[in-house]
Amino acid sequence: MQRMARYKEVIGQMLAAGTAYHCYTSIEALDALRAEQEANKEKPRYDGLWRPEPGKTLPAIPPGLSPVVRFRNPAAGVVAWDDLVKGRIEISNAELDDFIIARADGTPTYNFCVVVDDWDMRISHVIRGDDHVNNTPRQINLLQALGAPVPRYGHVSMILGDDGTKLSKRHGAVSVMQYDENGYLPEAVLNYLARLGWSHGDEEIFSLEQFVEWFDLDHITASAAQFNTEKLNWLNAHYIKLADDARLGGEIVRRLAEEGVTVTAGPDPALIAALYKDRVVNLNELADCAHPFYAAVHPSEELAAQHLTAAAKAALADLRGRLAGVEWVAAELAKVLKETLASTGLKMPQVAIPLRVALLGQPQSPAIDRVLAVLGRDEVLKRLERLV
RNA sequence: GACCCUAUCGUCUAGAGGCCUAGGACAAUACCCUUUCACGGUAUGAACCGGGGUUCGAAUCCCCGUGGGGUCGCCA
Repeated sequence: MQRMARYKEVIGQMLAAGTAYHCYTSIEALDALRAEQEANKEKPRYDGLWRPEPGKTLPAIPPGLSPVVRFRNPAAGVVAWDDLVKGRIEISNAELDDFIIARADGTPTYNFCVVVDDWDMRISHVIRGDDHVNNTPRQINLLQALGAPVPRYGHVSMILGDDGTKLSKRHGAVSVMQYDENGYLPEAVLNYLARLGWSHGDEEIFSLEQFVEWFDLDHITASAAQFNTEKLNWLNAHYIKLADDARLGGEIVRRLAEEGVTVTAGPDPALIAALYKDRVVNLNELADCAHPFYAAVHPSEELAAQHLTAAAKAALADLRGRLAGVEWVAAELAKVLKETLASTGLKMPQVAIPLRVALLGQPQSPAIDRVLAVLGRDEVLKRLERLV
């Protein structure tokens, strides 16, 4: 705490001015008091034993006990402010007790420090979470006792978890880094969070620049909002479609590396990004899609039994024969595929699906000619030979 | 328990007394597209928490109730 000297200075001034006083009630005595008040269903609060009043005789100072310093909160009246998001809020001083501004060891407490800091830094606007509204009247009273200007306050509501309950470590991300790990693009997270609890007419999708331009305190919702992963997913899918292939390729590399998969021997990751970007919801899914392009594929027994039938294998063998000399571009590969259909008398899905299983270990994929083009001649022939 | 905040489709929200037969988006459902699965397109269903006021007129203002959230530390 580099500002300790300043805090002590202010505390000294308040003691001298009579806006603060020493209190010798021990922690144990305070605990007992609280317990008693709770038992009586009263609001737990300091009883004002050491608060100086005109004509009041204070108890004898107990020996060997260091006092805390308490703020002498106004006894009557109300403290009110026009909250930038919630409107006028009034709280009766009778609800506020004399809170501690310096502990027995002399260190100042939070509510005191922030007030002195705000004052020294000439803070004009305090925008913070809802959970601070109850601190605001104390801080305003302190500021006024100090003769300091009172900033404008705006209290933004809390975000609830997907299930409507309070956000916790168990559900909902606590750290923004969690979103990266879960495959979310930063622009999607920003857009989603911006739109949660704030609006600009019917706009759903906007850039950082637009957000900066449009944002205002007037359109912040006063009530708590529930987090909705599905909508975040939708935005994420949207931004993935927009993202540059090379950037997405980089994400594939990074995420595959965490699984111990290297891409150096396989196709350019940007090509795979182009192939899959408009069908995935997050970057981890994208990496999963890319996986079979860089690692050996082993179709499950169930898939093999279902799709790699004798007829299918014959068709794949036919195709393999035609693949050897063809120009390796999607359009030409599609022609070759049609030749196989003609010669075997099968329909497209009857060949394409076994081909997907053989090549990627999955019965679904983007257009098969594009997959072939990206996978590459050598790898395609190698994988077909192993199975057929 | 006390005090404070809050309340429109399942969810995020538009709405600042008449423009509201309540708009948009996600999700849902149906159909279309399709070489599979997705993507995409089109369409449909879906809400003003309840009760009292105020007013010619209320989703919008006031009161009460109820629900939800927050705070009650020599924590921050």
